Amino acid sequence: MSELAGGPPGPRLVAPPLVAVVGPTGAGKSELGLALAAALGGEVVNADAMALYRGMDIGTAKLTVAERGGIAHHLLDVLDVTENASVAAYQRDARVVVERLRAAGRVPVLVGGSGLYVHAVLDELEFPGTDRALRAELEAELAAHGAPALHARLAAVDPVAAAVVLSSDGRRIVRALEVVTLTGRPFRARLPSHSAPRYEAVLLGMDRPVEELDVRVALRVDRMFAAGLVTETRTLLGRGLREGRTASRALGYQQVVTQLDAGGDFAAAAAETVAATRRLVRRQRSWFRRDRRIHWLDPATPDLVGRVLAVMVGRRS
RNA sequence: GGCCAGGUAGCUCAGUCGGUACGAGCGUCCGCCUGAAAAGCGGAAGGUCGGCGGUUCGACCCCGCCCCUGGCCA
Repeated sequence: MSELAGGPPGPRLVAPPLVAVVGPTGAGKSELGLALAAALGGEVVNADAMALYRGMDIGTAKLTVAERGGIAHHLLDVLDVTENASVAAYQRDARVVVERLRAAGRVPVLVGGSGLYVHAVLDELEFPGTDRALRAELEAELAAHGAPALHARLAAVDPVAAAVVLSSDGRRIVRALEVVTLTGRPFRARLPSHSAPRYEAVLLGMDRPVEELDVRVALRVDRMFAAGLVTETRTLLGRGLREGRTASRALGYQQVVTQLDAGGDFAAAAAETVAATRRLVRRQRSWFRRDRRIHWLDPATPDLVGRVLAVMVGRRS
């Protein structure tokens, strides 16, 4: 990595202010992120919603401390299973970490598959506040009268948002009403474009043909169960996994809990985890697909890290 | 070998007193996505209704034969 020193002759590597490694589950993000952090003198910042949880190790395929090879990882294990994750909270925390790293001259390497989380760090997204009581009220109303009824209310107070949010999407309607009532201003129902990254970040996408991803997912889930996912889930149940609105949805854990209640058919739990993960992979791919800033890479490329560094050189800030 | 049930979308199954398949869920593909995002929501593409023959103006639905699947009896 002599280029890192910035020697005069030859292409000069200007380390970008931030690197993000994104893509679907099982494509190989963690490995690339680790290698890049090592090569650039950086540290990894997690951008995966479920990896935020303490104790969710096997099911989230978290790198073990040993596997991290001395590279610092941030925003892993910061939530109890009973706490709810939220983009807004994640954004605050992640920005703090990113700023701190940059101030210390280290390159933050954001690694994760939660598209909205990545977006929230990289771009100018602002999340208006929330209110527990109001939220509960709206949710009760949603349950009682259905999404279309709430949508009609939204149409009255915020026609623009109502035109964008489908009348069947209860979740978004509730949030829109919450924002309007709380702020008195319209709800931004449209995500801002990906055109102006806040940090001039370099976005790298790891992807493979879906058939290949499907095979990897199946293998990975098998390994998770073999590695003790059921035991891990039991431990988390002891810590209140059921009460966690977000954590209880984590793939693998969710299916194990269901089977623990239904009679313990863990082969079925595994099969369902595979199916759910495949769905996730497809959603993740379609989410990242439209971000034109992403440099897509084939994980099978020989000397992947070298190629990536070349991309950065070519970038020439 | 006999009897019974069944063979309709990739899968599991609805459905038609004979008149263009009303299909559904899941899957697949595509899209949306601002405090649950490993969440939530939407759209589209898929079927010569097991095969052959017959009855009929017309059959996926009736008749015959055949093939296949499951169960029961020998």
